[in-house]
Amino acid sequence: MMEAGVVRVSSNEIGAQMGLTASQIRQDFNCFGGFGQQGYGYNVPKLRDQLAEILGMHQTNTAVIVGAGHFAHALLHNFKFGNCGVQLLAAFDILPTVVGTSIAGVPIRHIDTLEDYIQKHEVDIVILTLPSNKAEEMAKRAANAGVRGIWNLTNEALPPMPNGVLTESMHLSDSLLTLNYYLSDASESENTEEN
Amino acid sequence: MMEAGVVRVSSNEIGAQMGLTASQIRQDFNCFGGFGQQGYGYNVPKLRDQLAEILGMHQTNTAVIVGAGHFAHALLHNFKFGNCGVQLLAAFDILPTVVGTSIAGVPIRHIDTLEDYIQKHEVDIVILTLPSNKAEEMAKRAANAGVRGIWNLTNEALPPMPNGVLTESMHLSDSLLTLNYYLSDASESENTEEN
DNA sequence: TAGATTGTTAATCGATTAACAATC
DNA sequence: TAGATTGTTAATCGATTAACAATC
Repeated sequence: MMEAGVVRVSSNEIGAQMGLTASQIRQDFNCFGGFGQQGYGYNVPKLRDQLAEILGMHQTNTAVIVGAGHFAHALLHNFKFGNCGVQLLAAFDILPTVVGTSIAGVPIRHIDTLEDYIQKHEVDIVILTLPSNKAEEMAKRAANAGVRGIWNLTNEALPPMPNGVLTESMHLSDSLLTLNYYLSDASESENTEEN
Repeated sequence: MMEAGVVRVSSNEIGAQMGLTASQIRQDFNCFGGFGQQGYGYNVPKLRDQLAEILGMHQTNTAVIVGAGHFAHALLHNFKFGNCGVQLLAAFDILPTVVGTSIAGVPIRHIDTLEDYIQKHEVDIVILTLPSNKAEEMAKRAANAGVRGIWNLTNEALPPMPNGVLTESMHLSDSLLTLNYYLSDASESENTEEN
């Protein structure tokens, strides 16, 4: 909306755009504070700024990526880490042919140096883009080395991590299976809403 | 569990592994039918098979991918479409340098031929891995050409599609921001009761 | 049979929606 | 002031948890 130059919006309009009720918009915002003004609605730039603050888009967490394969390439070339409050420092891999090279300006280091690097640079987040069967092992190594969070992009579920390290997983297969389910006969008796 | 050779499991054990109550496991399964046996629990291979059936892992939906960039490379090289009940037929792009080549055996065609291809091959699903600002346009073109579902992997939200075409979106930025939020101060006061 | 564990109903809890007074 | 729309409380709804009879 900001890009479109919209300055003012009501909970009703936001709800309509998102497929939610106006009540829900107001209730949810008010979990974090009163961002609006009676009789007016919400000021778009101000609202965006406050939400950005809550989501931590302004802070900077440092991150490294483990597994410098195709997925890592895709992220390093296209994903706007800066917009998510994340600064990407380095990538790690085991292949001698890629170690020492760089992707989109990010250097690739050998996986054996992971722990040292995490400690020396106080890395906050480890991003997992490696083969699923190595995900748990690497997550634990990173957690023990002192990261605060793990962004798991493999299709493997991770067990709880030591030291209260947080895990956020994103399973492509879950998402595709969800679509598949709604396209299948199995869901036919359900309603016809889409998200 | 199947890979580990486990044959029998109780709702209690499943719940413990997933961080849910046994009640929830049983309630949820029973939305789709009674898969267990009193006094025994659930037979792992049988349960897996029944869940696979419900999720449509056995059927085959055809799919094409729009945007043959790094993300498409990552998917075509590593993602097990077959395990999700999806058969990937082709990729589409606008760059003359990639049109006519192929990735992991999947041919890349020119985006102008998208509608024709969808109709001729009765494509079920379109996968969007293109720049965000083109996502909506391409989604609509695909929907109008007759696909049944759209798997949106861009960071752009899609409006409701024509013809009741379903949309399943996967936003990497949402996921990373979620992690960021839990790592930030903003979530620190979360569990504290106040006024 | 005795023990275990489901399927299912009832109780509890939390989240969404509706309503409206406050107020810009 | 009059109209609009929030913040917030109360009502409703749905989802989770607890309990237990059925039964393997």
